[in-house]
Amino acid sequence: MTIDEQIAILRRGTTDIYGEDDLRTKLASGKKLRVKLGVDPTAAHVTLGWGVVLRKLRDFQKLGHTACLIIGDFTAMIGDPSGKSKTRKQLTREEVQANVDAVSSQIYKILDPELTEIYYNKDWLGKMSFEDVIRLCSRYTVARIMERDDFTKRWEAHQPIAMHEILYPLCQGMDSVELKADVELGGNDQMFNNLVGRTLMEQYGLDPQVVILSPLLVGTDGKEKMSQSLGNYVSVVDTPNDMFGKTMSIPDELILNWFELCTDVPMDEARAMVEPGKNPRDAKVRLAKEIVALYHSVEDANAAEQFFVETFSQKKQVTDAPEFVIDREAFSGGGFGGGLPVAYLVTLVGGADSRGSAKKLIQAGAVSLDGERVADLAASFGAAELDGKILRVGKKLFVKLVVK
RNA sequence: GGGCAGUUGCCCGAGUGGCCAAUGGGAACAGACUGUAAAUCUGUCGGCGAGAGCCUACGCAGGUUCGAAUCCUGCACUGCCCA
Repeated sequence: MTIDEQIAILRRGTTDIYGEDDLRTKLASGKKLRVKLGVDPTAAHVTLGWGVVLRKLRDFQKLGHTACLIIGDFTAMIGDPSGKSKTRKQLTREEVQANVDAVSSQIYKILDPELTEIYYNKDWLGKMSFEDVIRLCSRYTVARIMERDDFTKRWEAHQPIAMHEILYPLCQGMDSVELKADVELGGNDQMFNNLVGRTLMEQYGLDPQVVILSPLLVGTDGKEKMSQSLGNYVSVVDTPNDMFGKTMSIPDELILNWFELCTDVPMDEARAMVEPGKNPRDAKVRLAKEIVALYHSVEDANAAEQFFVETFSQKKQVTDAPEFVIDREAFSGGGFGGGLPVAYLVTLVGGADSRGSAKKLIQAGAVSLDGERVADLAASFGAAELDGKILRVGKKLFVKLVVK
């Protein structure tokens, strides 16, 4: 494969490459490159948004290079100030570990384990002495740190900026120095952090890393960057039906962008699907199938499509759903007098956080049992009335009740 | 170290002794319409309770009062100005 062809692959779904000439040289050298991606274990799911850079990393692996994944267990305790107008809360060691555990298996849905090395940046950052830190700080100036847009804005808005936040980019830069990274990947919001790495590497007499940035994937709400805290995400471990449904709910304007960032469908083909006159829904169906196929299988994708069409387009009664087991004893105990009130049922299956909010859903007509809307707040059901029935809450949540 | 200003529900932001679970906007959730798109319309939007109602809330801790988000005292945090 020629260098140009390789570059073309690596270019898809990126906004900027800093040091493209260096990249050519590195690729031409035939050396196995060390490609760094730093991740903050601040969440428990790998989302499609995160998948964008992971897939880029995978592209490098396909070309024979090594993925160096840095789990920011140290930096997570600081909290990346990127794109934040507020100081982030600092995670405890336990929270970080729980997230790392959850996320590590999901990563290999995308990456090739054989070509992946995992590092924890506490291994080196955690060992630095205060003197080391001071020395590190002396290599960068306040003015350069303050060039950063997030900080400038906060400064001008008289918002607090804590000292430790200023150190964040330096920490990430040290990761690059430590790893001797050839390339660092990141989302667009990581531009500043990653470029600091470039500068710092030069200061330490290393070949500066090439920085490749990807656009941030917009979430299912069509507004904000996909993130778990905003709830506008698709997780790579979502069920096929959820994954399909969530993808179908994105605004039309996002379709092409999602094709580019989340699938391998050639862009010419994708563009043809959204030409004027074509129904954007069809493009979206294809998109949803591609995504499900990527993280589950082609069969799952077809099944999800079928489920979707029958349930939402043809509004057929759902006959199968994940089972939810209710203990028979729940009917005798708990003081419900043999029947379970609807509101209780809704909270039980996770349709609402509290019985109060469950009641609101019931009043709004969002709850149904085997297709029959349950609007009576006082309604309650015995075991026989529930066993084998499909409980639906809102558009998305279906559960098959099983009494045991 | 000194002076000034501020801290209200997911966010912004009203409220300056009772009519305040707290106006308004945004977000969010649900319903109708649709292509689980957009736009639009409607409802909900602290917790518990079938309901009457009860409980917890306006930075934190005390106090005044029949009664406080609103007044007083102390503390914490943030910003601005001065040193």
